[in-house]
Amino acid sequence: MNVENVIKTNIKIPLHKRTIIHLSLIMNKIDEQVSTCLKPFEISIQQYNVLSILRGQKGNPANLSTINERMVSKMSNTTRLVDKLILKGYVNRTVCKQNRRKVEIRITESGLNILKDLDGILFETEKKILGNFNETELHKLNILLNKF
Amino acid sequence: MNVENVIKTNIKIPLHKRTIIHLSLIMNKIDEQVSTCLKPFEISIQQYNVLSILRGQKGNPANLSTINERMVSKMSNTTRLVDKLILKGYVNRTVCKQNRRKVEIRITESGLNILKDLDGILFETEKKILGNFNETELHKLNILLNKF
DNA sequence: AATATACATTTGTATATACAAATATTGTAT
DNA sequence: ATACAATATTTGTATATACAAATGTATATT
Repeated sequence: MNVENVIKTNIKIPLHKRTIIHLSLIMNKIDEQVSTCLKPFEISIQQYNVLSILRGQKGNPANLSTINERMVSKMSNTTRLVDKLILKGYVNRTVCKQNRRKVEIRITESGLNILKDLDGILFETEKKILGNFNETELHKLNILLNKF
Repeated sequence: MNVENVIKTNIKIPLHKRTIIHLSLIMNKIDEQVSTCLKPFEISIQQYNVLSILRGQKGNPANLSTINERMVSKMSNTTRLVDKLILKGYVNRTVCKQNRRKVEIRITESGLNILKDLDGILFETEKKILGNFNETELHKLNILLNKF
């Protein structure tokens, strides 16, 4: 992908700015590909992220603040995100008995099932997104990204 | 930045998925920093992008579809984005005489002025965002990013 | 010229997100 | 025990975005 071609400019962009635009373009492309593969399941990237976090709890419930702090994109309305997952039957929510301010959110069987379906599809999508990278290049990229 | 620490997991993430999460976390961080520095000017990243595109026209007007195809994040409502810039007096819009379906959008003096103010501030922000990279690393990063 | 098709933009509407204020519960200090 | 602050979540509201349908204009076909 060539930055100048994508945004159709022949102006010379300074390297710092160019790098940031580059990252932005790549991220848009990635988001689009991931969304497209989630679309048939009528689930958003954020919802998928919440389900994954809950699966990672291995049976233990998570409360809202825990989910929020583990999310890749922290969004200021995890309540409503969870609402939607409840409507779909993928999670359930109960008040925490030890501390009634808190809430306990668990993934359901149905939630685990859809995640299982998504695992393979997302694996393929991720592989495709990074299709031009070999193992060494991926490692190099990750090392560079650590510098941020 | 360490992916596992940020999303607070001790589960081993496959390299492909990890790279994508990594990029996502970095992009969120960048967006936040850029938004913060634009905030005092009450201008969004997208609005800044449109103004930059118009400045790049060097006096020539741009129509909506041109702006849309040059935007870093193509969003499906450039009309309303331009509406907001008109309200702020940074651009103006006239009907194209040669083809009355089209619209001619130009940046105003006031728009050029705010861009001038933003140039320096954004330059510094971009420098800060990439503060841990030297020239060589930046080039390496850009070459790797080209692979997407 | 009348009709259909393509094009450029706008508008309507549903959903998503950001941010602040409100609510409910718990912990702490007096 | 009462009052006050801290915590966790929910709700309200404004703005942003995505997507489809509508509008107005130009071009092509018959």
